[in-house]
Amino acid sequence: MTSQQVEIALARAQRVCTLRGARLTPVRRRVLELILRADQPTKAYVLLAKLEQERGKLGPPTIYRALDFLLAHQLIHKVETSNAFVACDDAERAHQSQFVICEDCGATEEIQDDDIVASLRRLGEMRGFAVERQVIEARGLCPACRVGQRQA
Amino acid sequence: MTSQQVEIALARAQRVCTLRGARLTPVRRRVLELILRADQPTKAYVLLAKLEQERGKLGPPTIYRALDFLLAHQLIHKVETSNAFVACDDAERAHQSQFVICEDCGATEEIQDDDIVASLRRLGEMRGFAVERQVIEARGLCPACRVGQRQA
DNA sequence: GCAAATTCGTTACGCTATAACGTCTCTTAG
DNA sequence: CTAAGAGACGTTATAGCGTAACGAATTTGC
Ligand SMILES: [Zn+2]
Ligand SMILES: [Zn+2]
Ligand SMILES: [Zn+2]
Ligand SMILES: [Zn+2]
Repeated sequence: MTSQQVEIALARAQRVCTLRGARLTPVRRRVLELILRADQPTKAYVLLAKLEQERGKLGPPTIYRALDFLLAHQLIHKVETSNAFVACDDAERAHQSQFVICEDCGATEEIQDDDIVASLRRLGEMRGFAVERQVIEARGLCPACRVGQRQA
Repeated sequence: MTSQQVEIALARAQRVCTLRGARLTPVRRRVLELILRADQPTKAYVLLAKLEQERGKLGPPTIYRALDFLLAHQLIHKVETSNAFVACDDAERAHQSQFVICEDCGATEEIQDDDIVASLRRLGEMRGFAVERQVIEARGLCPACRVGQRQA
């Protein structure tokens, strides 16, 4: 993601927050920027280390609070099977997302497929469950790493 | 699960292991039994504490190695969003499973739906990914807790 | 028996996440 | 303007999850 694109994404995040009466504070904004600039899902303690380089010693809560805020507003998602965080470019729209993750290089792509969401909801309802949140992640090899695998 | 049912499950696990040339050692067997007897997904450190009551101080690796073995043979599954382990009564058959989990009481049910597995695989393949492992979990409220929620 | 492989105990450590408390700032009603 | 309340943040401590590395003991295959 280019710096331009990052700026655009940050501006859009700012708009979303303002619209919702939420405050995109410096810490939150900076954490989002770090996630946006990373080309892969970012771990909480990596974010913490980077933020501490800039602001001196902090603690985990500082990061986790920022992450909780960004998650609540769908500005980021958590990849559960990686314990890592990725930016979402579709925060305006409430949505469930899925992920495909490369076991080899960590490349991660967000998917938004309404059919699979509906399917899982239906499976839950068939058992009497009221489904509120879904975690759907596929782990395997990305196109680039598949090639490497074949040659090795 | 009654003691009788636990014994039957353990006997079946023993058969599966023998058939595969794997050893269901005392530690592994006991860990499986603890998981079978629990009526809810069990956490690694809870298992560790119980095992240490019986055998004196051990360390996390003892439990995690047993869990890894049981996972490899599909005698148990890991519920990723709970960091907990549940027994599987269908170890003979290679299968992917999904889970519905109650946020309120922790009740967890295993689902085996081939269609949703195929769907997610297809979504991955459309992006060039070779999907090897899937995590599909739905969190919400179980039938019992839905009632409680409505009355509260 | 004996060598190789598997299993297990043990110590130590790293990563993930939250509890609890006090301070500071920002908003807003009076 | 100012006091009160809410929200955000810094700080310390701690709980929970998981693995690396090494050596001893056991089992297996020859
Ligand atoms: Zn998204
Ligand atoms: Zn890859
Ligand atoms: Zn199963
Ligand atoms: Zn429930």
